[in-house]
Amino acid sequence: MRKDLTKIQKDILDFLIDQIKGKGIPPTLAEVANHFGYRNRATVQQHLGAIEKKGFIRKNPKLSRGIELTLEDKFFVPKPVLGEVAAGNPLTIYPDAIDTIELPTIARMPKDSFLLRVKGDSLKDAYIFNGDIVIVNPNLEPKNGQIVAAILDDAAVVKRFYKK
Amino acid sequence: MRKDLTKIQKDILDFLIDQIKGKGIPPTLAEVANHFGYRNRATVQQHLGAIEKKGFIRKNPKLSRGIELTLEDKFFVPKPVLGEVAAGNPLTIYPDAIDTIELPTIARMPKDSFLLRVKGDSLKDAYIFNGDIVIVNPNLEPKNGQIVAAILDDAAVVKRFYKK
DNA sequence: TAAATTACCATACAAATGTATGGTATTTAT
DNA sequence: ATAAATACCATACATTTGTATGGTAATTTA
Repeated sequence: MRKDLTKIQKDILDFLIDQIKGKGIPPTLAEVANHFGYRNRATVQQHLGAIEKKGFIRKNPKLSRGIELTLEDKFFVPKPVLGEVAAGNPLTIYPDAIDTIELPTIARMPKDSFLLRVKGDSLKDAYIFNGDIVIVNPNLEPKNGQIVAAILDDAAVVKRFYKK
Repeated sequence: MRKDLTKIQKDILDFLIDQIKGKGIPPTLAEVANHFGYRNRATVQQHLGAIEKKGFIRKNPKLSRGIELTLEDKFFVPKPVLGEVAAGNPLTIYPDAIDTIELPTIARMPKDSFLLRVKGDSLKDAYIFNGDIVIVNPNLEPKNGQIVAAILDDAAVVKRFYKK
């Protein structure tokens, strides 16, 4: 039973995520305070305390910028479903999103990954069924036997990957 | 005419890269000093100064952990060439590297990227010629008109990417 | 051989940083 | 209606952090 964040706490967490994912390095209390117009670091200090208490971040004590994200199943982001993908023969990828769903975690949705809806059930032995949403993560080089999506021009297929 | 790093400077730079790329956040002077057993931050301070002078890093002054990497054409890493890729019809990807070349920059060679040697010259209008080495960066979602490598099972092709 | 670079040491200091403590006012639960 | 949580403020303080300065010894370069 997860405690929810208040609006302000959410805004601050968003800023933290923005800095950590975007700029690469977590902000200091002063930087957060400055961004939100607080005249005081202690205000941020307390917000971070609340956010940590609710389990969204972890603070590495005695470490400057020691804020870590704990986004396991706690954070939901809307992500566009880019198209449909066949588990056998190629299918079209649409120019615009055909759908949008709320997906848990930024952690498991790296920056460049995207979503496709599966058509057909030639991968049902791998528990991927017709209509399922697959997260395509181009950041990972496929290993033998892994299931990958190959995007070629405007078509896409999902298959097991085998190097010979 | 690039100045080379000394052994120790190289070790320190490696540590910086390791922390920044791996842990996500640049170390403080104290952390570097501690890692190398220096009893003093000033030692690190001077090494960083030298490394910066030689252009491998940039220091964001008045900012804790304000070390940025400047690995443009300054850093060379050996990378395996994984196979050959046709600019037209699919070609085989070999199980082991067919070659190894020294490639500049970690910056332009993200973690999961790999190399392929181009066969054929159907992309010569894009200045990609027979025998060229292409860096395949799966971290980037292709944009319309960009040249991409599509890896499907054990075959690969290089083409311009068009979403319809 | 003289000068520069390298590789460490030490001390000193201002600013940044995290944290503790206490206060006030408002909103939200019980 | 009372307690708890929220959302800010302020002051204070010990560390951390970056940086400046100066020193020594060994190595490299000119």
